[in-house]
Amino acid sequence: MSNSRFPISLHILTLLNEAKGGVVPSEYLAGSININPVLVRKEIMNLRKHGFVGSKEGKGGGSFLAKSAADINLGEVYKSVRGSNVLGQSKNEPNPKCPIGRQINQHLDALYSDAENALIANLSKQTLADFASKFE
Amino acid sequence: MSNSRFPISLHILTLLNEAKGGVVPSEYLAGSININPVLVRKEIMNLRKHGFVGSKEGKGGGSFLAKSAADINLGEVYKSVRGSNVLGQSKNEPNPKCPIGRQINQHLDALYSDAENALIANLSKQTLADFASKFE
DNA sequence: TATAACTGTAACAAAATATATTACAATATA
DNA sequence: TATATTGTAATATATTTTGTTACAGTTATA
Repeated sequence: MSNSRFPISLHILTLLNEAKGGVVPSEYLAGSININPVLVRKEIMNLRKHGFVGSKEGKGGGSFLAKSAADINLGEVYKSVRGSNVLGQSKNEPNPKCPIGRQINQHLDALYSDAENALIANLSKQTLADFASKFE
Repeated sequence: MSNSRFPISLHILTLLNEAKGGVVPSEYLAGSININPVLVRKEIMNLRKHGFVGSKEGKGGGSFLAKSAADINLGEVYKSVRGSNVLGQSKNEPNPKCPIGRQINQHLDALYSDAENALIANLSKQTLADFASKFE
């Protein structure tokens, strides 16, 4: 996964939650996160695809939370942005002539998915509302 | 963290375990993993620093497991190679003038360390001996 | 209906990171 | 002494991430 998609998405969601359903332009979001607005819009596309946010084109447009913050759990957000596994890719090709190399990727994959499930379970204990409530 | 340090380290440890205390040169390890021997040696330096392996210079040299496979748990291995957090860095600088931006990194850090602990706890349920026993 | 403020999206550029390569001194073995 | 190996630095290459520019399409509103 791109190394900062999760924090960016969570930052966006927190800002949208703060806006209480109001429509927020990507320029503003980008200003708070301090990244390029195009990246924000790309991230929003993904959040929209997963039903977390909606957006409105044209003047006065922007994006907004599409469901209640209490109904968005952080595990789901994580899953929506996760590309590869947390522990590293298995895309390298170990030597098939080596008895260990030949089998390791399958064992690594099993290990990864189990560990990642534990991570997701932990994140899922918290909703966006919980997270946002920590801000003063 | 470099995206593949964990799988590389685990691959090395598995091979050394297979060698049953014998000394294995980095060239051989690199051949099984299918990466450059210099990378293997760097990874071994780290494993050695953490007491998992030992190495021997000179002709007939190489590396070997420094403790019993049953005494190496995968959570420790993960911790030894982990650079940044699993969920992404907090190294970007959100806008300090934004009330959300100003506080988000501290909340993200708390979230990360909690989630990462869950991941480590999961990995720690398994030792190198357990992992290696899955190979036929 | 013209203008302005947006999104959506592509194409490209730049920066950062990861990986590979080369080289060689130091060390140990036979 | 010749050989195999580690340790390590320096550098190159590849890959990934992030940023930038550009612009067509959409909507609000003066």
